[in-house]
Amino acid sequence: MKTCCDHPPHSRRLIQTPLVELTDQLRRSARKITAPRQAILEVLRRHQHPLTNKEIHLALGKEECDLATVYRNLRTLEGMRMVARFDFGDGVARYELAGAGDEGHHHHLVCTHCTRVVELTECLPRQMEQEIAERHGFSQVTHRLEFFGVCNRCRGSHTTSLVK
Amino acid sequence: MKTCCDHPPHSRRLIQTPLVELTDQLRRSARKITAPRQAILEVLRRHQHPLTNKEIHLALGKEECDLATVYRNLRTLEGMRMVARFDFGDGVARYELAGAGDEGHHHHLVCTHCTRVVELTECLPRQMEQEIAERHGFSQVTHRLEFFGVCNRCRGSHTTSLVK
DNA sequence: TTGCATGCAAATCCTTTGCATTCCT
DNA sequence: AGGAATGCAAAGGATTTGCATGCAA
Repeated sequence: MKTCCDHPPHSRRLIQTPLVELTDQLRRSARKITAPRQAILEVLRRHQHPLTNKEIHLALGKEECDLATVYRNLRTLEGMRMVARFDFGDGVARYELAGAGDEGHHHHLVCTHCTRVVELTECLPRQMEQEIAERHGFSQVTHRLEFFGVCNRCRGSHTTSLVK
Repeated sequence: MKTCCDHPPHSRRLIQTPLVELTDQLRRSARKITAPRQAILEVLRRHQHPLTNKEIHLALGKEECDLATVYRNLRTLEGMRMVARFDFGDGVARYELAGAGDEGHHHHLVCTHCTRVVELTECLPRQMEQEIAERHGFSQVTHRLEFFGVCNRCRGSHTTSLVK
């Protein structure tokens, strides 16, 4: 996977939750507000795009903490629903700050050539998930949906870096 | 991930392509028809459910070949579009025999507790993908969509084995 | 003070690869 | 024969974990 180059303007509005609000969530969950945690949340706030653990670790700069700490914290934050994990099929987890409740729920359109990511506002028809859940007797049904294709800049290129 | 227990009846009709037809596809692609390949295709034909490399390897039984060979072949078959890869978010690739053309395209409903998998016939509204592609100037757009929930048998249990 | 978090290093797990050998075509 | 496929072992890369130490509450 290449390094992230330039990011396109987002199609969905940014949720620029203030850092204090984020740390408050930690406090309410009886989690300690440590330097690595604040730094990681800052990074996620700055780049509202799916980032890998390694990318987050790199972006920490002089606030650097151990990579294992990044992994541990993203797991924790995921458990708290403060971040959402995305899977682009290349075997690497990516995270984004999650909006409160369902508000943050969204999907992506990923260029399989340059890995450019577009955030989408579209989602499944509301009743589809519910119908599927009922028909098969499942509860607490959610879904993961991502789109893959070739962006206009990459049209003509023939190699693929994502989804090997 | 637990071992696969009992599988529910499929919601979509099985594509029981005869083995000869599958090996013919290999022949047409100038691929050699080896014992491991036939055995792997046989396994996939028998279990039309997403299987991991390891599960396939196990299911080979006395037709056993090296695990690396399983990996290599599934990659090859994926490239030929003879199998489809699915990703349930637990960091392990799963494969299924693919129907010809788009005919095999489908999604899953996965129980996050027991990993039971239901094959779905539902798919995205046809025009949604096209609209998204056009709006963002992407071509060759495809999607990955999977549903996750808790099946009726597992209601009441509170541990989760999938999507840690 | 007290246990949650962190750093560091080692361990796991999935997947890929190098190389000599085997075997389809 | 000749190149593709396989077996075996080792390497890679992502992620997790054990343990002693540090630090927020």
